[in-house]
Amino acid sequence: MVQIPNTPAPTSPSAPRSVPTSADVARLAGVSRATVSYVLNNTGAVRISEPTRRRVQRAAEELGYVPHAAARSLRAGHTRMVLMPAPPVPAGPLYSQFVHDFQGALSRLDYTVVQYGASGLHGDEAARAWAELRPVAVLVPGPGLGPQGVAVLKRAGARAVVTLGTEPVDGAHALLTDHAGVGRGAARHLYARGRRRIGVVVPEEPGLEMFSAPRLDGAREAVHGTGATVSPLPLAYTEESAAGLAARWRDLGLDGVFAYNDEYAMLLMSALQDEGVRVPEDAAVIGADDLMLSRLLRPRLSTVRIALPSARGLAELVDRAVRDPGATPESHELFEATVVQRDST
Amino acid sequence: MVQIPNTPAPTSPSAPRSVPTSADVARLAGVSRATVSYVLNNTGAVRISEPTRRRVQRAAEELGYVPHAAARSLRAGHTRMVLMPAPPVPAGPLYSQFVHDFQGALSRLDYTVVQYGASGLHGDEAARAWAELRPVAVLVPGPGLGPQGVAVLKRAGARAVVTLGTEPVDGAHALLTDHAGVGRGAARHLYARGRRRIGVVVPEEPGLEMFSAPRLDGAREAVHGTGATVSPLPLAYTEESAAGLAARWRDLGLDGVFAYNDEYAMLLMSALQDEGVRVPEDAAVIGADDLMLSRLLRPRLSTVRIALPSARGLAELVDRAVRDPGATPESHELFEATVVQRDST
DNA sequence: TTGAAAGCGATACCAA
DNA sequence: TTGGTATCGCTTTCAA
Repeated sequence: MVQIPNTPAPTSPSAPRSVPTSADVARLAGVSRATVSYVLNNTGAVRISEPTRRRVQRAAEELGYVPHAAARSLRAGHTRMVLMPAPPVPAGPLYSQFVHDFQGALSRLDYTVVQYGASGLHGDEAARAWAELRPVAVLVPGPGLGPQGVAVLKRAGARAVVTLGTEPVDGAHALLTDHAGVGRGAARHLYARGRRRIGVVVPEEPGLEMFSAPRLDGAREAVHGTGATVSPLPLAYTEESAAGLAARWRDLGLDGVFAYNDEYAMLLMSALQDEGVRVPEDAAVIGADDLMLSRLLRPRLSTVRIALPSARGLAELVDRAVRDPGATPESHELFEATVVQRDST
Repeated sequence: MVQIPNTPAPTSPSAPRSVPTSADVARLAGVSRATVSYVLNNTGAVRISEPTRRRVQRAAEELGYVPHAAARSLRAGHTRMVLMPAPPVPAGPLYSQFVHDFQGALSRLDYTVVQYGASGLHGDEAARAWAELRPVAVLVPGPGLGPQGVAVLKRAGARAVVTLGTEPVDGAHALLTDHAGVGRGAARHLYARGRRRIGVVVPEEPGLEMFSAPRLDGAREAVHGTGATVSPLPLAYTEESAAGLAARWRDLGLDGVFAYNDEYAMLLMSALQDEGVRVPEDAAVIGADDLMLSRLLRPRLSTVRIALPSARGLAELVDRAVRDPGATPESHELFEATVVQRDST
């Protein structure tokens, strides 16, 4: 039977022609697909004559040939993709910065970072969805990945699984975000400043519990056994909610507050001032994250600075884990939380 | 010659066994790969007996089988991936929110959004890198994609290319971010409030020119021919830089300033107040983005609110473009910029 | 220096 | 109802 080449019928110029493959390039250049591959990948072990090389390159150029990543990685049996599932809440400034730097650092190590946005999947189902992409490494923010999920990813060829959260997960490397330490530092500081009835703002926005709960716990822990009290203060990120809280302030009888982070602190401090509550005399306020705004507020906002290690170091950690997948999972403290005292406490 | 099945040598339990394939599942279940595919994809046209079905599912479960996305999409000839190149600067709050919502909306339409972080690539080289993934749609923030790049993506099978920027690109749908309109609105407002010598903050941070330049141009345009002046004010996002600018303030002889956005406005306003410059009497200040902080500052900060259309609508736009790739590219205003007057102007 | 061909993993057509 | 097999695009070994 005569093979009829799979040439698509000529189409109108506007209609998308079928995507050119290396076979098309080979045909146009009058060489084999192998030669095309050699030329375009600059294969060292094989020498291609200069004229042939040029013919291939011209043909590829002319067709607008772009290799097919899926085909390539299927053949290669591995990828250089580092997968980061997108977090369930819009990224804050600290996280945005972290992802940006981390991406840059991994790019320099020749990895491709991909943030994968699949809402609506949970637990192991999510892990399976990530595993389908066969990433060489996975960096998972927050909880939601259990030992099961880690196993799924590893079976699917992930050579490094790194979690970003308050506690390690079996089988995975861990970057530990010590939110409890943030709360502890804040409460300790308030205590040291003579405050004994401490409020802790707990955002009502869904998805933030993963941060706010350990911060609250840390604060509780810090004053445990001292006689000082810690009361959770639910607060939505709206002026109304803050005004409501400020209106109840004197009844609450609190003399210090850890406001979850600098943004909630700004919100609360503003409402307190409108209510005539003096900061820090009547209420000491401390935030967290050490954003620029904490330095700009009046009174200047005390805060808990969260110092992240260099993105480069973290990228190298991932790289090491990829190169030596057998190694025992490491745990690293990602945060260094230090209190920065300004005028609000 | 007898084919020896490619069974890997038994390895120690800790060493990662090779990734199970559908062939492995078939072998364990004692059926063909075709049957495995039918069962796991719930193929409607083919009926599989209940016992077989269960055997296959048990086998898949036992092996921890996860299909290989690359192989699948290679075979299928298309993907449901919407690619968003990560922006060159860390995302701000507005953009983070936008991406988050957009991702959710597209997920509900059964697309997978992927933010692709490849720093260091430029122009058409970047477009080629994106094209390798054969996304069904690409949403490119900022400039840097020319008609060439659009063509590359389309030839690689992208059925929709959408740019997010100040002006449309040939061949692509455009979501127009009218930063000039933001600057225009701000300057017009200052003019209407009687200000005639207007400063416009231009951040010194690299990567922000794509926003700051059109905002400045818009401001210039707004007062063109009125006799009022517009002066660019370079400012880094540091207290020192702001203090320096504030120290020179009286010499500059300005009576109003559009501070690029709310965050720079806060920085500048704080420095001006430290310097004894009264806002708004001596200098009217207006920001942009209408962040929460603009309502919390004292004096309350006037700002230019940037209203984005619903993420759902945008997702549907992408979906439509995918379904009808032949359609003429549409241009949509992404912004609706409105001045919100508060106490700082 | 170049080409032929096997094979990566999954799917869908055609037969049985 | 199930199995054999061609195919997607690419890389690489082996032969020529």
